[in-house]
Amino acid sequence: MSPASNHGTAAPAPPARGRPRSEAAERAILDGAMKLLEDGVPLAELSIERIARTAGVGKATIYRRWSGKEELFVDVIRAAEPEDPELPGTGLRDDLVVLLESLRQRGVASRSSALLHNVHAQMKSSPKLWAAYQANVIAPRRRLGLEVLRRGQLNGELRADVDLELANDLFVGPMLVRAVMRPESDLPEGLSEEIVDTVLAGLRPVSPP
Amino acid sequence: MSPASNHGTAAPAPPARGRPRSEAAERAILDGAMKLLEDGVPLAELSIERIARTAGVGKATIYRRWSGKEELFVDVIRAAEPEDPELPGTGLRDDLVVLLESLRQRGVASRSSALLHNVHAQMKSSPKLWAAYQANVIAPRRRLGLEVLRRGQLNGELRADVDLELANDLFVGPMLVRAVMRPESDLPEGLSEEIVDTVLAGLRPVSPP
Amino acid sequence: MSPASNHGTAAPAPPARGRPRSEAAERAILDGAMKLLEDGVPLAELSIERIARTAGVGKATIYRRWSGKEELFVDVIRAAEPEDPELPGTGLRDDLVVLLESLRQRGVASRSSALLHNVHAQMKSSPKLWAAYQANVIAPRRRLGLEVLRRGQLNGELRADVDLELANDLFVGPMLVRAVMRPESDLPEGLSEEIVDTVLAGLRPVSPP
Amino acid sequence: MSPASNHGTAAPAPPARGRPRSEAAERAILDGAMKLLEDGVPLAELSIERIARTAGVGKATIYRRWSGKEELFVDVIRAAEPEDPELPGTGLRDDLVVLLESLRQRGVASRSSALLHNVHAQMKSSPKLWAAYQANVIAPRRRLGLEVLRRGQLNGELRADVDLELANDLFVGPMLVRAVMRPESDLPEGLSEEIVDTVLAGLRPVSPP
DNA sequence: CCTTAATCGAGACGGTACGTCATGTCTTCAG
DNA sequence: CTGAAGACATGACGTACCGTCTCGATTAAGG
Repeated sequence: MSPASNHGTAAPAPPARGRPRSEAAERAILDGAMKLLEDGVPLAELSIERIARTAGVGKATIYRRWSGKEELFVDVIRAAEPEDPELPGTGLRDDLVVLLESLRQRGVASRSSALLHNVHAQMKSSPKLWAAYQANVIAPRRRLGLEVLRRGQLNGELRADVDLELANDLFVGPMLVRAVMRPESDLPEGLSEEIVDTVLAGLRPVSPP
Repeated sequence: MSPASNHGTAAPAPPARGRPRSEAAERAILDGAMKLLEDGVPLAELSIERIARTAGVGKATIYRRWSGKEELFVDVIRAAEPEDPELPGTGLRDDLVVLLESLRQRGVASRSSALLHNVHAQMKSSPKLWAAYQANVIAPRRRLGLEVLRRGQLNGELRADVDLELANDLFVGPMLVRAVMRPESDLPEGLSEEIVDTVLAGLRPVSPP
Repeated sequence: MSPASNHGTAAPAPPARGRPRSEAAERAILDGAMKLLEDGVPLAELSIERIARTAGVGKATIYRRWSGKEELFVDVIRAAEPEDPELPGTGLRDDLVVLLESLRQRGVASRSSALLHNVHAQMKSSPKLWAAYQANVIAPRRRLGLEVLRRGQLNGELRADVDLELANDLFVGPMLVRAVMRPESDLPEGLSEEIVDTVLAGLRPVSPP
Repeated sequence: MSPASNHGTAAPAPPARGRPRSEAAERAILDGAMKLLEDGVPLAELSIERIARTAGVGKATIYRRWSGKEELFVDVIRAAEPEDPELPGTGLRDDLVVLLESLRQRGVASRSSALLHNVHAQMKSSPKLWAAYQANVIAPRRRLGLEVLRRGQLNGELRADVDLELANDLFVGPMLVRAVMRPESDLPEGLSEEIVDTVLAGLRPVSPP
């Protein structure tokens, strides 16, 4: 993230001289950007100039907080992201289902919410924006998944010889492909359970003839 | 498609007066755009102006053929797609490995990888582009995969109770997720075999008899 | 003058490719700037942005011709400057009177014309603008004066031992001081003749007692 | 003068509560502005922001004392003016030479020269500034010159039929033109004498008897 | 001694203009 | 009629100042 922004990093708070930054302005900026996206403005047309006008704010007030369009969008996205799911902890299968269900919900939401729709659409056009999204949103979820799998392996609920990174992709990949890369596919209820159970069981027939 | 472009539509060839359009210019434009993408230029910075400069061509020469960045991009994709892989037909596992290996190769090659990334990037914001990619690239591969799985199910190499669409995502998803959504992950040799074998076998520990 | 501008310099005319610059746009810019000055807008508030709006022209169209505010103003000023006076050539005194009369007229005009008033006012705030004005307006007049004095010296109408540069300042200085540096002083008809005759005759009493 | 400033107006001193204004800050501001002018910064680039930075002072501290750049500048001028020259009183020629020498010195000194230039620059656009300079600097010198000339006329050192105002301009004009309007010209030693002697003697050739 | 109040440096605030760049359209000359 | 070249109006970019404001910290004089 840019040095102009300390959103998310717990800075040790320097002596704080001069007039403090207005929280109202900050909210106005994020809300304004959000509103424009919800009104269907494509991300490509979301200029800093326009956000400033909408928020009733000077451009410098934006640049003081974010070093560019991309850095701002990271925070807009973060504000729109759902919380990390809470794991039940009642076993590998249950935890995996909850994780995948969270992904599925986001996929469902991004079809109804113009905001998520728009944001996810253009995100990969910018390496910087994509990298920030990776670090701030994707990576934590990924760590959560790996942690669940590690516990499952220790408990004997998962084969000991399998690579955890690969295993994570095996569960998450099918859902992401449907949710993010194939927007025309539906995401029916029960899909999470189906994926988890099928991957755990494997696709080979049970009784070899 | 725009009326300015007759790529793909078999126009009945109007009388054709005056100087004919230069095929050299057309190739220069497509190659120039491709080169920029390969060089890592983010799609957002790929201006018509820049493509024209790179190709040594007037801007009007581009607008005469395509009505905008999107339409041009559809043709760039068409020109850069690799052939469908040939299946060995020696069994479910081998066919799946060949299919995934084809995906992996594409992710490894910088040319296809850049395309893949950028197509995914623009996908949702450009229905036209997405539809073209869908029809020309995704759909044939998908049909191929489903066909392989259907044969495997008939042969008893695949569980009979599994949904083929789901099964396809189970194999393809992990590879695509690595190739497209996590570009920092490597795609080592042997990954295709590993995915296929693990998905077929499942992740549950072998029950100790 | 800026390389972006060839106003006044007789360029050898390169092959001239691409669309030629619009004379209409050029006139609109100069007229727009002139109009704003005449309407009493101070030079300091005469932004390029505002001129472009007034002239109905893009900013780039201005920057294509002039490299900045100052270069543009040089041409605006030139357009408002009176022509070089025509010398009668009937003798030193007559020529000098005509030269000074031209200065006087300009001084009178700059009190009635808001344009000249404004332009001359702020000109010296900018070294570049002032230098350009020196080179394009002042210097030619100065050369004219020196030429007149040189001829007078050859004809025996002027003392042979006097430095021509100094002599020029002796005639021009008093008028410029009144016209430009002391705006509250009046510039009555007959002043030119009075200055020329007095400087020629000297201030010492005729018959020393 | 602005109500924000009480420089020069003998205010009846209100009860004066709170922290008194810092004289150190005031000096720092005036010195900073002076320093920037001496360093050749064009008046147009002399922003309040920059003066505050140079002086190590908050912007508000400046605006508390002066209502704008103009008002500040009036005080800068007052602080930088040299003393009136002392006249020898040994005759018209000597007094005139001393007066002109004082002007020449001012043009040579970078400090006064920078001021002179910039005052002239802003003169017409700022009636307030001009009036202040007029009253504080020009008028006394002018009165001095006229007084010298009046005495010379009474003594018979100057033609009786010449207008004193005109005579004053005849001596002062050439020097001011060189110092203010043609800064590239040098002001060599001996120039004052040369001007005085030449104007007194006139430029007409001595009539060959 | 302890308020009270105006000052200080610092810097954020909503604005306006800067000079550059890309947009898609147009207008020229050359083939 | 097409080629390239490039001018056109438009509008966003990120920076610099504008003049105002709001902070915590000084610095007197008056209670």
